[in-house]
Amino acid sequence: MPVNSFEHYPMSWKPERNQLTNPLYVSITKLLEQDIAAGILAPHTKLPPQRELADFLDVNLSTITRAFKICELKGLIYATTGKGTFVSPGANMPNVFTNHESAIDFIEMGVIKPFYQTNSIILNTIQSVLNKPCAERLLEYSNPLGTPFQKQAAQKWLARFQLNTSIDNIMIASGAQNALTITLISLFKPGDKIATDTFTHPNFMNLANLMDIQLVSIAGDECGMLPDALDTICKTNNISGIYLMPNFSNPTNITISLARRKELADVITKHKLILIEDDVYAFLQPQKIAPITGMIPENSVYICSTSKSLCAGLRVAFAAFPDCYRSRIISGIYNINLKTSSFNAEVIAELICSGAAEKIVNKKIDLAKERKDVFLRHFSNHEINADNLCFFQWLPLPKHMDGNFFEKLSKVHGVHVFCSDRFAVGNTKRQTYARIALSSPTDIAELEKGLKIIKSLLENKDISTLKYEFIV
Amino acid sequence: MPVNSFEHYPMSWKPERNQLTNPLYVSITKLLEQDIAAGILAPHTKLPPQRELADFLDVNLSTITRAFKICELKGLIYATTGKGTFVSPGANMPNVFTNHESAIDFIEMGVIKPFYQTNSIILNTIQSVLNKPCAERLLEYSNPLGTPFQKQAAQKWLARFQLNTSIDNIMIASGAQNALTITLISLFKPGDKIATDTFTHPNFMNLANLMDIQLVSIAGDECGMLPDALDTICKTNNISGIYLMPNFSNPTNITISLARRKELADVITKHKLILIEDDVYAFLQPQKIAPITGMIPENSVYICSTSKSLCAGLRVAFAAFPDCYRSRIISGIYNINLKTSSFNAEVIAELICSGAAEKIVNKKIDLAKERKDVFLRHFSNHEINADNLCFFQWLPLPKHMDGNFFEKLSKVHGVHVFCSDRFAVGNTKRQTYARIALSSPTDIAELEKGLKIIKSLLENKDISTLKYEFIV
DNA sequence: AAATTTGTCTATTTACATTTC
DNA sequence: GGAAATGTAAATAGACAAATT
Repeated sequence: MPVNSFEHYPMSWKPERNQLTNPLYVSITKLLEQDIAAGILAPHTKLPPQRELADFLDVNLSTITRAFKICELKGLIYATTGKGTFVSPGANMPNVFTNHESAIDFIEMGVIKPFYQTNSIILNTIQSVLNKPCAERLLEYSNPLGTPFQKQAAQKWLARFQLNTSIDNIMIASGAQNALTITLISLFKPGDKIATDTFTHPNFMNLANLMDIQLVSIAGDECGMLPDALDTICKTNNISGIYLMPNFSNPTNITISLARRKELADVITKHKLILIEDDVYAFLQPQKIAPITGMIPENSVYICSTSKSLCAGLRVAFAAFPDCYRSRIISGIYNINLKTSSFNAEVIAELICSGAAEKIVNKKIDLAKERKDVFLRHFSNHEINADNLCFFQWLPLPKHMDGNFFEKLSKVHGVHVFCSDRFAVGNTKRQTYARIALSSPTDIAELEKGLKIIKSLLENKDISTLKYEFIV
Repeated sequence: MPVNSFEHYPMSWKPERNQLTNPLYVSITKLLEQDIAAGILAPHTKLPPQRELADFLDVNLSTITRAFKICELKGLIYATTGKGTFVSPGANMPNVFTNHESAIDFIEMGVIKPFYQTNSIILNTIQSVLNKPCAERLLEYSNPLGTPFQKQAAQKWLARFQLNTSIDNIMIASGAQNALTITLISLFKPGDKIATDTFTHPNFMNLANLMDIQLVSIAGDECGMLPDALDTICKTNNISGIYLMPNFSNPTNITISLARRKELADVITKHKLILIEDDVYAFLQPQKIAPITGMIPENSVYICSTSKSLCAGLRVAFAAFPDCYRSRIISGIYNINLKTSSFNAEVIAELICSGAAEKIVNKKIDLAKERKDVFLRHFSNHEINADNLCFFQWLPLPKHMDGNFFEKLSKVHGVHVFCSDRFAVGNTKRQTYARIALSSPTDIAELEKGLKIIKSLLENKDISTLKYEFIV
């Protein structure tokens, strides 16, 4: 029996004791999931301390711990010793691609489209692959890890980004998301913890949640993640890995400085973390800062998708891995994909070796430059580097504005954007942002129209006082 | 302290107490893994009872339970209440594709190659897709779940195998292995149990092991899995799913009879299992028995790869799923693949709609018939159905012959085959077999040569007395 | 058929580390 | 800077069920 009456304690979550069935921990997990899914428990809500809840429900402390842990691995809640347990932002947020609508009624600036103007070049390359004498052999099971020609092309492409590696340490995956899946499933196990930026790539977040891998948020500044913060967390938290996007990190648009990369590399080595370096936007980086993987190749998997740089539809990504992970990675590839289509890999390889790839990248850089200039015309007070060609921008929202609210408001006004809640790795409330995909509108006119709408919304002082009810 | 001295007990595994470090369960897990990997603990070895080991190591019973459970989920050991814990067969067996050698020194009858003679037809179809006005759009991110045309083609293809479903219930995956990954990751969680035949598809086994999903072996006869055996296990074992290959099951070559399918469907419904029906060889089945999914669509995912029937290299599989799993499956596709290449899906769709697919299938059926006849000439006492066009056969080995030994022996004599240990889901010792891939030799002459070698090995009475040492 | 062996599962105890005040 | 609050994690205890003898 509970020792005290809790009637006078304002507990944020009061599941009914009589709703519990055996096993208790499963029952508690389900009640919590339901109440979060139903929106009864809003994002950032602080749950009662485990001991208090245990006392209230008259169960053992570790029964609550167990139930909370399951929800935490699913990404529904996040907890810090000493602080408490909180409902994750974005826990209740539907996946965007899942309920995909065609962008007829609104301007797409949420999803990032990587410019499709260059796709006619790809068709020519497919034709030349088809004309190759070896074309028929590309349709077989052989060379599950890629042909020598394909791996050499991959090597050449990676070297372009200062990542030099042997062809025996390269995998060809069916896109970056697939490479991430292979990496996570091969090198990590459920319950493992991976450090990330406080705002990180939502696809990686969702994948980690799906695989019961816990993300731990590490503070950062304008040069990227803070090495000291990482070191501190690692000392106490049994972190197995770290996920970083070194160039134009999605969604914050931060490029990690060379000095910072070196410092982070030291901490990673010190704590024997596995680095997952996702460098999808390397091709947009004019300075070509060396990747972290180059400094610590033995601790790192470097993933370089060609979806943004060359062709989204062919689903080809390259990844470099060290000898020590080879057998596990190869086994992972085999178990998840069996293999990546040789035909698709050959087309990408041909693009790289024929020089068509350079043309595509240059064209995309020009398009990105043009759109950056348009953006700066409308948001002249927004500080961005002159050579920042990123496909998206990260706009701070007015204080106290709920990100989710702004997202819905924009949609009503005809622009699709993503708010920072979608990218937030469990952490207490802070400044909210919106990610604006400059590359996605079909043309400059549409881009300008979208930017004007966003600007007017941000400048309207009355907006932050509006309530959801008005627009939903 | 241990209560008794164990010096006189013959324990099969005696880890040294002083090698244990904290945490104990992790330490015990590692010792067990090492000793299995090193071959110190041979397949089928009975480990000491958990209580005995706990007493011996002076740790708590459930510390052993926890350590054993981790190894069991990895597929290293298997346990039955009342019986004991045993080392899995094939636990120490390297993945075949992983250490791939070119088949120069031997005849390939291990790996199943699905006839490449039809691939020139595919090249023509790729050409016609390339000439389509919509070709450029196939290189975009759009239609992550497939275009309407592709889904209609998939629907048509599935209908060919008597699986009728709405286009909203079809997914396009990057091959069967990828479809299985999506299904497992979306609908199951680590620790879940899935029922399988006693011998099952090794790719599925490996994937389940990788994902910490436990396979539970169910007895069967020549018509397939026994419904009563399934029912009994389900009553007590908290089974979440069942994996079946209804036609020409890999590796046993069993086709589940219609009557048996109905009975199994009843048990599946009764215990609310999720059926994963892998029908990759449906196209070889002349009788076209209705799939189980058709009887219980709400409980089932039906996977139909085109790798064996149409083209291995393009990596396209179709799968049908019910409404109740739609959101989870779509989210899984998005998290694992983002999408399957639209270009590849379009080629397969074009094959199906143009009628080229029928030509390919017919050609493959002719090739399979020819090889079956060759096989029957050499193994006339082996009973197979006249219309069994399966790409492989399942040969019983002489009593007491170690399958692993036979595999190595055959390799030395120039033929690559797979022994039943590779396919065995944890279970006590029994009759051993070899799987002989008839479709893989490059031509009939090579097939005959391979079959002759196998036959002579099986008829040599002295062989079973040989020891590993002679050939390794 | 009853007793024993053996694995399974969940709740409990205990020690500990960090954050907050 | 020390005490209290709070989450983490491993080892332990006990009830239970299947297989064996």
